Amino acid sequence: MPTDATLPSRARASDELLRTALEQFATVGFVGTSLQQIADHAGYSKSSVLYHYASKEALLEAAITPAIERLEVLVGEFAEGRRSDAARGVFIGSFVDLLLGERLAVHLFVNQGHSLGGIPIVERGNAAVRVLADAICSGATLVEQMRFGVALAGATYALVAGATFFGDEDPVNETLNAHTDEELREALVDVVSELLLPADGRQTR
Amino acid sequence: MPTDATLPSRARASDELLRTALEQFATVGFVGTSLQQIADHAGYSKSSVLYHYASKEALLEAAITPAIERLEVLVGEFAEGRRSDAARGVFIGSFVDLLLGERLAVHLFVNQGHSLGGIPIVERGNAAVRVLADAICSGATLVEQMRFGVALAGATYALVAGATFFGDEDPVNETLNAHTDEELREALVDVVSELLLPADGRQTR
DNA sequence: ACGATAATTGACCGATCGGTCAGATCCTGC
DNA sequence: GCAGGATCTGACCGATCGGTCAATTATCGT
Repeated sequence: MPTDATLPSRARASDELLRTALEQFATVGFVGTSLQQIADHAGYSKSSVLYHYASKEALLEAAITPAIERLEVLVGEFAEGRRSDAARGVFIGSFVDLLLGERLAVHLFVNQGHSLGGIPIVERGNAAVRVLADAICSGATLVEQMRFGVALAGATYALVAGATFFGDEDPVNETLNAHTDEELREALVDVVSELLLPADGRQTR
Repeated sequence: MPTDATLPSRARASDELLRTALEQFATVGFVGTSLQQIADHAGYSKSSVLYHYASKEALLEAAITPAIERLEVLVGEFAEGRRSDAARGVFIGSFVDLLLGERLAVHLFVNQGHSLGGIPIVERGNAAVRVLADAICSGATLVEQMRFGVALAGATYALVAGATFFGDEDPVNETLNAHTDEELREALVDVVSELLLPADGRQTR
């Protein structure tokens, strides 16, 4: 076994492959990505990919597990903690952080999570979403549910779609990409809070 | 040629196939759906599918063209019309109507539009989205852009995800599916207007 | 009743899919 | 320098993909 952790800078093969795979999965889809494509983009052979990861599914699992686990703890905290305004505020911030920190994985999971049933890690993610939706919906009016759904789904998809429609050299998203993550985070938190927190002079429920 | 329009109730084969295809495309993805699956679900042979539609791509085109064209006229009106509050209100209503009226096609286009480059009708849809984004972004602050993005993407994905995560027999979405389209429309319009229209006492920009 | 056309189908094609396997090559501790 | 595991690769496999084609059956105007 190669002595890990000795050369922190040298890129490990399995990491390159994982990065490439996540990139491809997010852009052209899991079923739309072949092991050959991943291998080509990363500069290896298809056999090498299957040496580092037992299967295409294992590659997907490794790619999105960190993001799913972050989502799980976030949802767990929100579900058990009481729905005080302060707690909501903390949740919103953490949620946006998750979106920004795991963009590709979130993109992949959000857009394809439903069609990837049977894959354990995806099921875990879907279960977490259901728990979140349940916590939101219980004892809320339809408009309240919509407010939550639009806010969270909107924040999620606004980022995802931003990265989706406006490719690297697109002229439109110069404005969007010109902003740092900090600016994006602040704007997102602002808008979501606007919907979900009892803003000055307006009742949230 | 069979005398069309004579028997308005009798389901035509090509229509059944189109319905089945759209359903499959939306649930398991375009690349994830095989012609064989479509044929099986519709009760025909793969050859019959290719008799009615020249190719898998032609099937996709026929499935989402109506929705894309509705989007195009909607975006066109919004882009040229001035951004008065009344015009915004009309746009929001029409937008939500489009979402509700073309759920499956919207689902398909939203979730897979980016990975289906090269297909003309999809490109047209993407172009329309870009025009809309451009109209929204021009001369707006980051927070304003976010408000628009979150509102439209949120409304879109809240519906799509609702249909996505909460399958037919899911216990969670009983609350959601228990509502009629009219109720859903009203709630959606309310929430989106809340974000995009200068509500009483709050300035939109 | 009959010919024409629409509709449907199974057999078949080349390409590509995910995955297996037996070597080649590299690296490292001794 | 050499043994042995880690790494990498090409050849190959069965399955399935989208699509073609010739042949069969259903439908209908006359």
